[in-house]
Parts: sequence; structure tokens; C-alpha cells
Amino acid sequence: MAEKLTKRQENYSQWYNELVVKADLAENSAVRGSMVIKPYGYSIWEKMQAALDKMFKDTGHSNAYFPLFIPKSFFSKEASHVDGFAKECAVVTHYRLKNDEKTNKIIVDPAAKLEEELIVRPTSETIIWNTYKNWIQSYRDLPILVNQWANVVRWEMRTRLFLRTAEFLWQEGHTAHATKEEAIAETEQMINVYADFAENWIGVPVIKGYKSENERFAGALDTFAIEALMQDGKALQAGTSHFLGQNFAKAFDVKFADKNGKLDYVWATSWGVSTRLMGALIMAHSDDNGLVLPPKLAPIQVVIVPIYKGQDQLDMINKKANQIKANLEAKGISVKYDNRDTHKPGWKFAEYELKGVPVRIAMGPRDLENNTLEIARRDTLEKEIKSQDGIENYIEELLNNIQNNIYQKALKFRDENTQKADTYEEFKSIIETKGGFVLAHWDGTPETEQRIKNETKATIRVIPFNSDEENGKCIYSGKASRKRVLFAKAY
RNA sequence: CGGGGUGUAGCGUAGCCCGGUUAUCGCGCCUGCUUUGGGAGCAGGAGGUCGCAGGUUCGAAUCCUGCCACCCCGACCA
Repeated sequence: MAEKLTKRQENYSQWYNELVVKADLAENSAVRGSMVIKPYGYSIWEKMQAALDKMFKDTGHSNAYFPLFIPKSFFSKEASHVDGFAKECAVVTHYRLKNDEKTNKIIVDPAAKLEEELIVRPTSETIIWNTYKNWIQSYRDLPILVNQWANVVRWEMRTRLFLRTAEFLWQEGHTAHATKEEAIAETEQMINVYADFAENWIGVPVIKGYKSENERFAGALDTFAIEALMQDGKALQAGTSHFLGQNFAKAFDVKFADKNGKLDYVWATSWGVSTRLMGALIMAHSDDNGLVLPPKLAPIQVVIVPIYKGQDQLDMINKKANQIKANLEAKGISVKYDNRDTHKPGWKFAEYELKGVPVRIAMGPRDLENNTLEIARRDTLEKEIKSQDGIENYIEELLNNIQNNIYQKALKFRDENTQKADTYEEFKSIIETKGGFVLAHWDGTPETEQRIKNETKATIRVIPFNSDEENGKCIYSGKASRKRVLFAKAY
């Protein structure tokens, strides 16, 4: 057993790459840092998409699609926005290739240079606001509540699979409102939607709050974020919602006439989550045996594995198993019956554990004889023998139970790794040893935050919405502070 | 872009310092038989531009030069 476990651990990263998602790196540097999402990994993303999409629609939003290429000039219209993204943009400069007769190689045709370069979108605020200008004239045209599912490209100097890839999939909501209050309410509503999704679907507890000035989105007046804690003690920003004020409306000259015929700039928000959520899912719940998927996002919720000798036994098991499968599916549970003869039961057990399938049912000759089944749950790796009678209800309940247990486990971990620090020494000691979230007083200045970052690598993840007021002193400067903020080392 | 490291079969690797038969081992793959309640066993088999280019040498995976790619650490960032 010990030997097998070691082998499994050795193979872990290899299998993980093979089965879930693989960074497929080209020989050329062109797609360096992009990722290939393999079918199983993509089906998890599809589950996330479906759940989020419904939440967006339930809050009144519609989907639309905007162009991948953005004329360079659009970017120069909002000053802080261009500052934020200029360093990581892929730029299209030509539109044609040709064969070079001297070298007989394909080259970029110098004659096909574009008049104006195109930027591959790192985010779509500019092209969307350029479009909204044409959609908005009157208060009757507002609000505009639009979401886009798309890919974006950010040419980061350093990439990390899932967490910071050169190209990633995401959704970006872009809304336009008649009043400041309405836009702020929208910004808050969407961060709440994200928090709801993170906790109730991914099973990851999050802390909601404001971003400090240093960490704010380029072009936003306020950025709200949800921060999650990973098993290695580092924080992950899992979603953001920005109150953009009138910055983009002014940059793109988007005005509307109110009921009195008075012209004013519209108020904007934008909000997004990305395939980084898959990174959060993996890093928050996985163990040495592989993925642990929350049942609500598992592409396969239940796998049935037959154990048999000979065709006669298999025939009998097939009959029973297909019946159970149909009964479970009637309850809306996704089931895979894996009766492939090419792999052995032990191999399948390990395989589906690696893939994070929440519940496994094994059925063999003993079960045929005793009218039983072996039920194994992925989150705790516990196994039990249950009667086949009423198994559908039991499994349904078990899936809910697992969903809840995964969340509770992550919550317990986060609470155990959230500490208060009242002195800078204490703060440094926590950050350098155990890691995790640290609640500490801060004087509210970007300079102090920057110095703490330079000295410890920890940043202010959020200024929590619901933190209690208390009088304290900034751990760095000693100046007065009214509330604690959340520090951590982040991805 | 700076510092460090690595490139050998689909994956993971030994060999390199100190040049010398047919490049090592494990996983995976193929064939056959036996197996099937936790990644099966035995036997046989296939699979290699040793990252690329050049140089030194009778001889290079090994030494030298240049280039390329990837990983880790920084700066940057969802």
C-alpha cells in the first residue's frame, strides 16, 4: 500500500496534466503561456459558465459579443486604463504573409502593414464604450446590462497555469446607468453574485471587500473583490466588480438626456471572473489522490464500476447497473457507467479519484448475492456497504452532503489560517512562516502599503465590507486606524 | 528583462565532471496466456535527429562556441 501510494504521488503531476488541463507550449514563443483545456477540464468550465450565466440572467443581464481586435487609438482615450494595460498588450501590425523567395520561408509581408495597429483585447471596456456611445441618447435607453463570454490576451512577463495564462477565458459584464447610486448598486450586486457562486457552487469561502488604491482596476473609481485562501496559505483574487464612475463615458463621450432634457455622462460598471476560478477550485480542494470536485460542478457526479469474472456475471451486473443509472438520471444526477473491459476495477477507482468524481458505486458478485452496493465518497475517501433499495435517495442526499462538507472543510481551513497581528514583528512572523490571511491595522496610505509589500511581499487583499470599527494603530507607521484590513501573500 | 537551473522514447529519468562496444532504468504502448472487491503477473515486442547549429577529436549525449526552448526566483499581473 505504501509503495502504491508513493507511485501514485509520483505520477500525480503527470496525470493531472494529462487529464484535466495541460499547458501546451509551442516551439515558438508565440503562444507561450497559453493553455489547452482538455475536454474533461472544459466540461468543468462549462458547468461554471452555465451556473453563472443563469445568475446573470436572473439579475436582468443579457449576453452580447464584441470584437476581438481593438484599434490602438481607443486605448489612448482613458489615461489610467492605458497605463494599466499598455505593458501587456499583443498587437496586430500586419494582415498578410508571403513566401520569401530568397529563403523559401513564410514571412510577414512588409507591404501588408496596417495603417492603425490593432490590439488583441486584454479587456473590452474601450471597444464596448465606443459602441455604447451609439446605443445611448436618452434615459429611456438605460440601463444597459450586458455580459460577454470571451477570451482575452494579456502578455504577462510570467505566466502560471490557470492563474495567469497569456490567453484566458472569462466573462466580462459592462453596464451603463443613469445615476451613480444605481451603478454602485450594480457593482455591489455583482460582487455578491460572485461570492454566492464561489461559496455555494465552488465550495470556497471568500471575503468581500474594497481594493486599496494600489490594487484597483485601471480606470475604476472603486474595485470590489472576493478573496479566497488556497491550501498553501496564499490568497487568490477570485472575482472583481468595478465602479467606473463616469470615466469611460467621458473618454468616449457617452451622454444621455434625462427627464428634464439635461445632458449628463452615464455611469458605468464592469465585472468579471475567469478560468482562474478553475485554479481556485483545484487549489482549494485537491488532495494527494487528485481533484476533489464539488458535486454541483462535477461533470460526472456518480461513477459506477462493475467487478466481475466472466461474461455471465457482467451481464447480470450490466442489467442492475443500468437500472440504477436510469433511476439516478431521473433525479437529474449525471452518471457514468464504466464497464470497459480494457481497464481493471482498481485502475478505474484511482482514475475517477484523480478526476474528482464525488461518488463511486462498485458492484460485484457479492453485491448481486446480498442486494448491496459499495458506496465511496471522494471528499473523505470513506467507503460503506448499502442496500440497493432506495439507493437513489441516499445518493442524492450524499451529494448534497459532500457539497456542504467540502465547503465546511475549506471554511475551517480559512478560519484556522486567519490571524490578527498588532505589531509589525508579529505580522512579518506570520507572513513568513504560516502564511494565510492576516487582519491588521493600516494607516490608509498607498506608501505604507507599498513599503509593506516591498519588505514582506504581502499586499492588502481587501478592505473587508463587514469589518468592525475598532481603534488601533497602523502596524507599520503607528498612525491611527479605525479598522483592520486583510493582508496576505497573493498569486 | 535580471539571477539560478534544466533539455536524453508519449511521460519521468541514469549516463555528462573524467569522450571509447549496440545510450540506462521505471511508467505507458503492442502481442499472448493467466487475472479482475484498490493503479495485476509472467513472457515476448515496438518506440531515440541525446533541444538546434557549428567547432575540437581517430571517435562527442559527454569537451568548446553560439542560438533556441522550458522551469524556479524577482519586476509585472485576474
